[in-house]
Amino acid sequence: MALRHAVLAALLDGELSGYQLAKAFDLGVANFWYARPQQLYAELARLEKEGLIAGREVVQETRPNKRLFQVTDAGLEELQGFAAAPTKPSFIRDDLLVKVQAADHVTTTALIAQLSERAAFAQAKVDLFDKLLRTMRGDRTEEEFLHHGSRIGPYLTCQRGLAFEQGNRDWCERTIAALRERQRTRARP
Amino acid sequence: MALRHAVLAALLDGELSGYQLAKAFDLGVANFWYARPQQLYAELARLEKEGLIAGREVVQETRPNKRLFQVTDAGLEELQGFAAAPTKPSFIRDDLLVKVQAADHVTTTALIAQLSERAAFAQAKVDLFDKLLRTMRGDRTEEEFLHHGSRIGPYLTCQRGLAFEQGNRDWCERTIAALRERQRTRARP
DNA sequence: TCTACATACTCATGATTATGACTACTCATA
DNA sequence: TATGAGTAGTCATAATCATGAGTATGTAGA
Repeated sequence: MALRHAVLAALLDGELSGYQLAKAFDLGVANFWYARPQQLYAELARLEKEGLIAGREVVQETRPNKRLFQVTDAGLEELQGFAAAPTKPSFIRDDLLVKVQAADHVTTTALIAQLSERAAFAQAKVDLFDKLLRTMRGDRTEEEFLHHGSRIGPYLTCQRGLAFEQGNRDWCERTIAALRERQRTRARP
Repeated sequence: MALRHAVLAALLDGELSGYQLAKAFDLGVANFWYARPQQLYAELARLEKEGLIAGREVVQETRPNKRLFQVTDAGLEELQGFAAAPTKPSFIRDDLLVKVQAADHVTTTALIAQLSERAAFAQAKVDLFDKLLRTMRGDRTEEEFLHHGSRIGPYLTCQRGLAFEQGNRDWCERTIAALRERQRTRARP
């Protein structure tokens, strides 16, 4: 049950509606977790019933009303407990890696296409995260921000996301190069 | 349904028993996927029933008999189809990131302990992957191996695993430093 | 000799995630 | 004046993953 904690952590930055939260989690902009809108609405309902978050209705005229949620004291305690409990290790789980693992027994042309698609996707996220980091630290240097800024949590997780996507991009590119080279040299034996 | 393809991809390197496969997947040595033994036995049974793998009994004297599995032609076709189909993007999903996201609202001492545990774990995997890569390429250089070696799939995925764990380790260390620094300067205001 | 650990699995059940389909209103654009 | 896209959600169900417990044998170390 880590989604609930991811939601709590996301709400620490201020009140959000289910829809806003869903967008962040769905696009993966929330670079520390990923979830579908339906999961989030369900989780928000559960969290509210348990008193870990509190919602308030905001009436809107031009568009549907929405509910903004914020973390309660009980919610903070829950997060505290979660943070203190031992963390289980996380593993990669990626379809693309499975495909590359099988690269020697499978058509590589389609695989290369998918790798370059992934590389482009990763690059887009690199750009996004880079922008986000700059926005968060404003005109301060990174060191200054990390020492004196309030709310460095999102900054730190964003750094991990950045490095992860850089790693993705670089690996995709090097893998493409390796597969292409073999295609070339093995085309006419 | 990607576990089935991960199993097929793992069996490309040669016949394996459920137990051997389970060890690889459970320890996460299979750095392109992760699964528990029970999942694997269930998946192996399903794959065999569908004719994608074939098992043969090996009688042993000093220990329980085992069944070795290998991919059939139908299994290869299945893998081929999987590799050609579009890949959905993969996202990070890590409890530790959730905790760091909440770092500003939560006790950092326990968090730092977990970060250094994770850093050590990541370092151990870095060492392991490094060793695996050297074993795979033997006395050839990386370039030579990637050009002329048979079975480069496992090598490529292992490279991704290595970079991922290096990233983990580095991020953990820098995050620890940042949190420690704040603890120090904020201890006595 | 007792204990723990390694090999080699199976069964059952619960928790979590993923997916598709639906409602309802507004705004911009072709 | 359709058409599509954005806001703001809900419902139901299928697929997948995780967990605990249990079976049976052999080998090495305290």
